[in-house]
Amino acid sequence: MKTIEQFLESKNIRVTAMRLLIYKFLAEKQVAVTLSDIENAFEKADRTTLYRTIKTFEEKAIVHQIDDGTGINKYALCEKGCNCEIETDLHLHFHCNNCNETICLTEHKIPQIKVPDGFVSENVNLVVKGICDKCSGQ
Amino acid sequence: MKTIEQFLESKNIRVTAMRLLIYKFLAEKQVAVTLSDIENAFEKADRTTLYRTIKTFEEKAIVHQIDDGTGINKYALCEKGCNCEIETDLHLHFHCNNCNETICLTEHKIPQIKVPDGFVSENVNLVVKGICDKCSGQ
DNA sequence: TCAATAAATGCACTTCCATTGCATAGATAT
DNA sequence: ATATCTATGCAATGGAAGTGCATTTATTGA
Repeated sequence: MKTIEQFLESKNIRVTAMRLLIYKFLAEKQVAVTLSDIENAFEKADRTTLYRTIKTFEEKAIVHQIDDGTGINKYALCEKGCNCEIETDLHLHFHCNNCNETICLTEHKIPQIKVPDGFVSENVNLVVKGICDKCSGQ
Repeated sequence: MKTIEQFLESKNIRVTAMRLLIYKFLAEKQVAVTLSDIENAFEKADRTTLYRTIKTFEEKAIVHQIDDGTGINKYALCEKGCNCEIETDLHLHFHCNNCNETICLTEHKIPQIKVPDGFVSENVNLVVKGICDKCSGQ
């Protein structure tokens, strides 16, 4: 069992207090978070630091960015089964129109999409919108 | 063969010079356009007018908004085979990473997506990214 | 036809999020 | 210990979406 420190180092990310905190915050969350979410969780820290930390995590492929159609970027840790460094990793995301939360459905792979002749598919973004399990049970 | 005027009236959209121009602009384009694209095409007109015209077209279901992951809303005329008033109309969009253009693949319907128990799917947004036919032929 | 009414347009402004430049603090290596 | 590189914080910018209000333009009805 790797420590977080070891994990970050293995990804060539320098370990700092801030980065550990942000990593733990993302790990606790079961949903994709916005930069503002992180900002609210760490009011002492500067927005820029949080922004750049996320970008670093993204570059090193331990976080992926999600565009769920709300117009605001969200981020989530890449879990096992999520290979974001591979461009063709294609799990889908679910956005709840009720609670506004977005979750990764890592185990749900996107089916093969056919495109017309001459078009080359490199990547697919698929967001399903509706009501999540928590909200539909209400 | 309906005139544009007749078409707009049939959709309960009042005909104005501006609206005709914007409609024609959209009709000429084979790709989804941003508000800025329209703005550049009609430098005399105010941004707000263009914005509200597009919103009107959207409400009346002759234009649909596309979120292609660039972070900028794009718009395209609803063609035959596009039934945007029906929430479950699910054609997909293709975004070219080279020329940055986004096109509707109206004839390509989105396959049925399975979501976990407890989740209710209301809508699906699917964007394929890659290289378009024009760019791949270069 | 003219007045009353409603809709469309234009201008100014606000808000929100993403992003960058630069100075400083902190860590690493020689 | 000092030079060097990275991370952090502050300030500012830019782009896009959206809103309030005044004015112009079109529509309706007397």
